[in-house]
Amino acid sequence: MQRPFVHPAISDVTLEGVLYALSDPVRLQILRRLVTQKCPMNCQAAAPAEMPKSSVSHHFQIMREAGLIRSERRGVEVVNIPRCDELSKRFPGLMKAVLDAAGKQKP
Amino acid sequence: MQRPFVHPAISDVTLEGVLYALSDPVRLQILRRLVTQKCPMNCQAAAPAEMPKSSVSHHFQIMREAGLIRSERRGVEVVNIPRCDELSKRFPGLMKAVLDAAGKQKP
DNA sequence: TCCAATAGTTCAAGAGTATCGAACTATTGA
DNA sequence: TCAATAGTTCGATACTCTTGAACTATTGGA
Repeated sequence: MQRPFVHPAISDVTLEGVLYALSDPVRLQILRRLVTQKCPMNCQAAAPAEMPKSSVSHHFQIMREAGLIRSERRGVEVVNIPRCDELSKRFPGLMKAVLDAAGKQKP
Repeated sequence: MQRPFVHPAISDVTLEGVLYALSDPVRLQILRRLVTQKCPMNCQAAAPAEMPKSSVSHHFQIMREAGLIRSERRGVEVVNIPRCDELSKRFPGLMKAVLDAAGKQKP
């Protein structure tokens, strides 16, 4: 068995951690894909096509630890679900403002 | 004469840059102080008391280059003004959400 | 059942960035 | 003119990011 994923409780999620995780263009793009696609996506599908697997894995780890997403193993792949609902309760308006701004910058 | 400060046009300010600048606890705290104190503050006054001058200078440079603040020399000191109004037009709701969240985390 | 393919993780090295003491610059006031 | 003040710049150390290579876990097919 592989090491299970660690997800922080929403009460342990910090604003700084969330902002840091969102401050990378790749991670912001990944989150936007996860949010717009309603079905859960695996890591590869959500990441830029040409990016090395080790880099993709690293970015998902940061997003998980920041509390942005929840990851679950489904057979051979890992599916990822954004935690926007929880985050919206903890930091009202934040995710909407960031996603709107990202959408305006790169529609 | 010292090298003049460089401030990006608001249209050149990027979401990623803003989020990165805000993702450091020290810079977030500095911004909160600048926003809550209505009179412009110098760098030292806005930064944590025990922080080395070189670190303070570095953090202010990042905030300036990200477009978070505007700095002006006033005699021997530098006063700093947040660019919240401009930022609110460029990224609606973002600064309010971040400042509200920061205020809730550390009142 | 065994094996190859698939999806991610972990490790390690080089590149890039942060921190902070020390030296420096610019302005003010005595 | 000189000392004090407010920041900046430089350089060394420490930390973090990126990525190729090796590894693990699961699945589907021979």
